[in-house]
Amino acid sequence: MNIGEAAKASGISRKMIRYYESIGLIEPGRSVNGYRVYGPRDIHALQFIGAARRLGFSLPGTGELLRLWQDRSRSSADVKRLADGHIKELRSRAAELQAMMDALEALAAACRADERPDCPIIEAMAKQGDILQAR
Amino acid sequence: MNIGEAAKASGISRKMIRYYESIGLIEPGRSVNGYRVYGPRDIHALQFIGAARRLGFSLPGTGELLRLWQDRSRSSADVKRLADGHIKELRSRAAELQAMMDALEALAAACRADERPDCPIIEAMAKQGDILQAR
DNA sequence: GGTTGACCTTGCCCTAAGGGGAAGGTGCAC
DNA sequence: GTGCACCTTCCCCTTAGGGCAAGGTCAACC
Repeated sequence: MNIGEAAKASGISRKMIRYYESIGLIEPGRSVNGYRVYGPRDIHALQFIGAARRLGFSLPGTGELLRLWQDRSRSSADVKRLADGHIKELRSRAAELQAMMDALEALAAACRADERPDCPIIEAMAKQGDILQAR
Repeated sequence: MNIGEAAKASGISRKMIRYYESIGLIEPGRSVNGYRVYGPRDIHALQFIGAARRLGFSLPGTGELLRLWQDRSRSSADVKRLADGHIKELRSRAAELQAMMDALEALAAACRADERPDCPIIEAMAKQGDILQAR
């Protein structure tokens, strides 16, 4: 299987397949002409990487998961530690977004949205009031 | 006011102040020796930029807000349109995070987290089951 | 045998929002 | 006159990719 077929089979672009190789996530073989060659295990690994990425894991995190997946002597506790750390990270990012939304929605709700220039949104940003202050 | 003082006064790093200038957000004067010179209006603009960034606006979005802020003939409707668009964007990002968290938390909850290798988290990623499927 | 088209290779530049640091100029106090 | 703090521009690094260009390879068709 060449890289084009591997891309179709795994749903990962050729570019990213080469990139994942360059950072050490996968190690396809090479045929005599220099083309990369992918076997079923490589395709499965690429699909695994795709799943980890869709769950928001970073590439280093994905690499750790991949290593654990391929490690028959892994403990599920290690996997859960990784997952819990990532959940924590996701929660922190969600909280940040929520704080932004709360602030902005409050301001937007107070805006009359007419042809006049007066607007609490832009005034709050100019005045550096309460919620918008640097931490 | 030189860039160092402007950085302290605005809470924006020297590096970012120069960057904001390079993308056209601000336009400080220059003294005879070539040093950038910042007046109170520049400082205020930098603080405004900081507030917009803390609300999660992109730099292009921040630029539009800045332009509206400085435009006395703006309409609050324009400001609200910008804010509403950004709120929508934030909501979409939050929903993505939430989907990841829901999937991962369900898997993590089913993981025994002991010394054995069996783990629903890693198995789900390997099997490409339900939630983890490519869209 | 020659050509065409699809595939492959490496290498480079671009993205957003910065951080870090080098090399060299300037200003001021001692 | 020297040392230090500040300023200037320029370059490289980050994440997770996208895009393009020059050149090699392979199979089919004429």
